[in-house]
Amino acid sequence: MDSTAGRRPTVKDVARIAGVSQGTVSNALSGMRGVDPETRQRIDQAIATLGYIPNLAARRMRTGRTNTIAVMTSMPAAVSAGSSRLGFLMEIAASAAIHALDYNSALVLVPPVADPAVALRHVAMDGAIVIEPQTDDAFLLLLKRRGVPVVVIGQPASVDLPWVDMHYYRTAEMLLAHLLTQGARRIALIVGTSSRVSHHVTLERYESWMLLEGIPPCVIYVPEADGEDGSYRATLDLLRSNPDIDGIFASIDAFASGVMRALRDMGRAVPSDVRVVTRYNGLRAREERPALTAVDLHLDQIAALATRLLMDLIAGREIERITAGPIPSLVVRGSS
Amino acid sequence: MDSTAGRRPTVKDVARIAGVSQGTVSNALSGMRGVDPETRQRIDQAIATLGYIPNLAARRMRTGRTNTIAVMTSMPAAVSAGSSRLGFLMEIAASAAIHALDYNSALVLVPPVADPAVALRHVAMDGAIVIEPQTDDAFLLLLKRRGVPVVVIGQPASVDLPWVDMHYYRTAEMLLAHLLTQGARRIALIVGTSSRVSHHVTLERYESWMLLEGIPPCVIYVPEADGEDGSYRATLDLLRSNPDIDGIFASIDAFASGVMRALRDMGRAVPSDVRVVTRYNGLRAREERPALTAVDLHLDQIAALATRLLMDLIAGREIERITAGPIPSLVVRGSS
DNA sequence: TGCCTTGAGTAAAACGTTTTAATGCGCGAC
DNA sequence: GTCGCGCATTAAAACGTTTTACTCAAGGCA
Repeated sequence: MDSTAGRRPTVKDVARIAGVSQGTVSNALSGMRGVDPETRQRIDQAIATLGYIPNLAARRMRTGRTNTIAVMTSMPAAVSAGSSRLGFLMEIAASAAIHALDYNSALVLVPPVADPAVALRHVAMDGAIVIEPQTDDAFLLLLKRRGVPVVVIGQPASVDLPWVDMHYYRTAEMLLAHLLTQGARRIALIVGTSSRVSHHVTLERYESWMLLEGIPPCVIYVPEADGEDGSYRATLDLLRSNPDIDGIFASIDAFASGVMRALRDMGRAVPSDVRVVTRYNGLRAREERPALTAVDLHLDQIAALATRLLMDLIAGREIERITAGPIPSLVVRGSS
Repeated sequence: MDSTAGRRPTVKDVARIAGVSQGTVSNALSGMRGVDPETRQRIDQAIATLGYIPNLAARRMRTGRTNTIAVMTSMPAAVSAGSSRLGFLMEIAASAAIHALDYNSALVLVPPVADPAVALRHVAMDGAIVIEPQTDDAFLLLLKRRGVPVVVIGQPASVDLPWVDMHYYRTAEMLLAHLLTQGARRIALIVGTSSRVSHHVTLERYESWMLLEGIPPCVIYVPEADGEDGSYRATLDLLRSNPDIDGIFASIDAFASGVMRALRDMGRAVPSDVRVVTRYNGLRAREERPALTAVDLHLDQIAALATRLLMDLIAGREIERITAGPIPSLVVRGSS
């Protein structure tokens, strides 16, 4: 009668077969302490014959480490998931998952849902990457309460956390410069209502530049949660009240989709009547006809950077509070 | 002197403050057994004052449940991740992550890397969704060894596992019918070399139909790992040896990108000289110029279905071995 | 009244690992 | 010869939950 019948083999079984103690097996497994080569071989042998697989839950409970990081954003699904549910979040997640492997970690994908507490209830993690948090971001508050190390992609508004700079200012500048170069004179900015640094910086750069150019600024605020439709309606209103608009800067790609639809419905040609640019070079920017001029933020590199920083933070190494991400590059397309 | 100083509060602390035993706190938390309303309130009170957060690792160790599912595919990154790293895998992952929440579960994203054993080393899961496995799929073998419940998206080749039917046959039929309707007569099929049911079925339908139409079949095999470049070279060869080709069915979107590049380089116009279609309606299909006719596989619905099935399986409920996914729909674009 | 059931509660065991403190042993230095 | 040291090893503790087996009191029923 095999005493391991039915059960999955444990360290205890391995120890018994190899004729050593549990502790020695553990040492052989982790390599933390010296084990005699001959002993180690016996242990490896036992592991192979038993088909032993470590119980990760027990290991995690004992060590307190989960070898897991999480990626999340409080951007509402209407804009962060968007058409085909792909976008910003997923692009970063894909890259982070690959790079997390280099640090023996798995990545859990926290979907953008209404209640962050629900989303995090069953997520155990050593650290988290939070994308473009808003002021008093629910995810950041929860993570802080739990004491989870965090690296932010984009600039956090209120809290003091390490972050990867996505060059909001420069991005806005590139897009505005491009619109002006292409001949746009009456440029409108469509921006989300939530309090995010990306919005503030974009808005600030827009307003200061318009002032400089002597162009009356025209800013439209749309709640992120209203997504494409909200932007559609706002653009219709905009064009009725300001028919001379000849350039539109949509700060979120879902908004850009609404803008394009509104322009089509109003019979405005793009780019001849109105030039349109947006920030995130995602599915929507590419699929739109004409395709949208946008900015390649190099999210894969940003995610790789954020992952590395987070791992350093978790390991207790000192990291800079601000890390510059790759310089974004303009992708000029038919819409401008 | 507070005895909870430094430590994070545990069930023991909560029990002490509330004046009950650990077991009662656990019962109140899980709702598994009756707890007097008045007692429950005292416990809730204690939890609030202490800021108690359950230790998930301990819970998992005790219950054996991780409240986590994983999504993975053995498709090489060259084709599964593709341009911008988005695509098939991520589209399914995004949807599965959201639906997993309905079952109090988190989703871990297992990236497509060379060594599946490495990718899974630190992943604890109650079940897994495996996308389009190949014959003797490394992920499936590992999962089987671990005894992890699995639901397959697409048809598994060798093993007997529950799966969600993506209608390979019908998909191939739709694309072929479309090419023929559009006037293509010499149709070539570009397919991966790995042994996957999707390839076999597509190939089978292609050959039988070509036989029926009296068209000599022309199949090109490209290793998935060679991705777009491999397809590019294969297409150049194809067009040199078979200059009368007027239709190309690329079974993988990365291959379609290579096809389009080759056609451009050879000076063939799309769609007038050659019509091109592909299967997965991802970023590549949409970004290509002209955009590619493709098939909307409704991956979000498929992922939702697979998630539900997996949860049923984990819960020990009986599930069908085969579940029909949504019927794919043709998305006609400029390339045909 | 006596017996059985039910419901709330408790003390202790159990989950499988890593870590700690202790042990024994061989070996070089004194 | 003995002391001290380093090294491999061990037995037992510890991690924080859930579950088990048990107690006790209250209440229904014959």
